[in-house]
Amino acid sequence: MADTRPARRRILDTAGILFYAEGIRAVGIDRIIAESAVAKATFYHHFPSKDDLVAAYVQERIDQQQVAIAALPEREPLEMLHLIFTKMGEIGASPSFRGCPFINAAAEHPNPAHPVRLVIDRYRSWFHAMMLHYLTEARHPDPERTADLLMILRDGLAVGGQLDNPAALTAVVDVALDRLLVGVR
Amino acid sequence: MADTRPARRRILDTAGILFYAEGIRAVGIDRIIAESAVAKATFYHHFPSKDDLVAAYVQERIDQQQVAIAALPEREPLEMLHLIFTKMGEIGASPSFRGCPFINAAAEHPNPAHPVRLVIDRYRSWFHAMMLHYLTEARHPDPERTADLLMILRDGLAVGGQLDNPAALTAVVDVALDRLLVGVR
DNA sequence: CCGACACTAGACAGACCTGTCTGGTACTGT
DNA sequence: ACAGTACCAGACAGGTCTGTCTAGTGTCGG
Repeated sequence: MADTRPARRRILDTAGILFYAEGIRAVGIDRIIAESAVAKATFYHHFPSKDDLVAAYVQERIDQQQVAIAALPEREPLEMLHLIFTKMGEIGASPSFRGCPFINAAAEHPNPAHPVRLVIDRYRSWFHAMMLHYLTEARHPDPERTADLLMILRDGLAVGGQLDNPAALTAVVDVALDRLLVGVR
Repeated sequence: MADTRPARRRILDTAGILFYAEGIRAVGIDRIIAESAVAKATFYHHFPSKDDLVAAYVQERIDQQQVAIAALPEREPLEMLHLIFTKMGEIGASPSFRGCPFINAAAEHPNPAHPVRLVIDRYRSWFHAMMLHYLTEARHPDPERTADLLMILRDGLAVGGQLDNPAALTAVVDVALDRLLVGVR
């Protein structure tokens, strides 16, 4: 019955669930320690401060998303964009969805120079570059500005999935993408 | 030199600044009391709990936005949409912009049944209805879905203004709107 | 067999949190 | 003149927060 995952893994798993579901400031270290069945000294051995854990939590979500995207089947560039955004719509419509973890984390960390914000910045640069890559490969006539628009679509889908009727979102993902890619296809 | 604004007004003004700039959980009652130069009993007389203050804060932001939109000059429906979104782009690019207060507040209140979330829901319904209204007036061929898209644009602009280079946003607002309104104009 | 290392259990400090309560002042309308 | 109301000052309670510290256990490579 003993949990055999190493302590650091248990901490990150617990933090991943609690931070996402309840918010970062709302979840105290004591609770993470209790629910991951770890000694306090062990926790502070792996993460010298709560901020370090938060940064690791955000980074892990980034890794997961990058792995998921790398696992998509290889298709034509425009098809890839459709795959990515359709997937996003599905995730946004799933019942466990509580918004984009990066947008939510940023809302709790207003200082743009905070380590957590820097991690988020890197993620956003990566995502934007990916959009630009597919658009350029597809010989889109206006790849830079269109990449900006797809970034807006990404954020809008994430927020809408959290605050509006998520089912309605999946219905408009394709339309949104087609209209923003106007002229191509 | 005495501050002549009534206590409730001072509290709301202080809370408006601090909650928006630093986050809701990050700002304690004691600090709001100190900075608005109010006695603790007075505070709890006007706002029985912090949640009540938070709800009033969000509601006040809504009121301000609705007043600002009502103050726009009257134009053709499509022109109105351009006015609204251009204004949003400008606000998002201003240096004091720290993201959409509603999206940020929602990130700190994950429970959709929380009073603050209900206030936000009302705001979003109002905004969506306004989009639908202008689209219908403009005889857009697909007003419902397009209103959903404009909601996505709204959220995407707000998040982008907070997390990306805000100047870049103003440059794409018009393009975004034109592409999402495809077919009209 | 031993030293290094990851880990456990939990007390403790000091700050900060929300909310209550007491007691007193000043202005306002009647 | 008097009641009501709005306000001020600040102590207090009880909880939670992050982070430190002591002291001991189990395991594993060499």
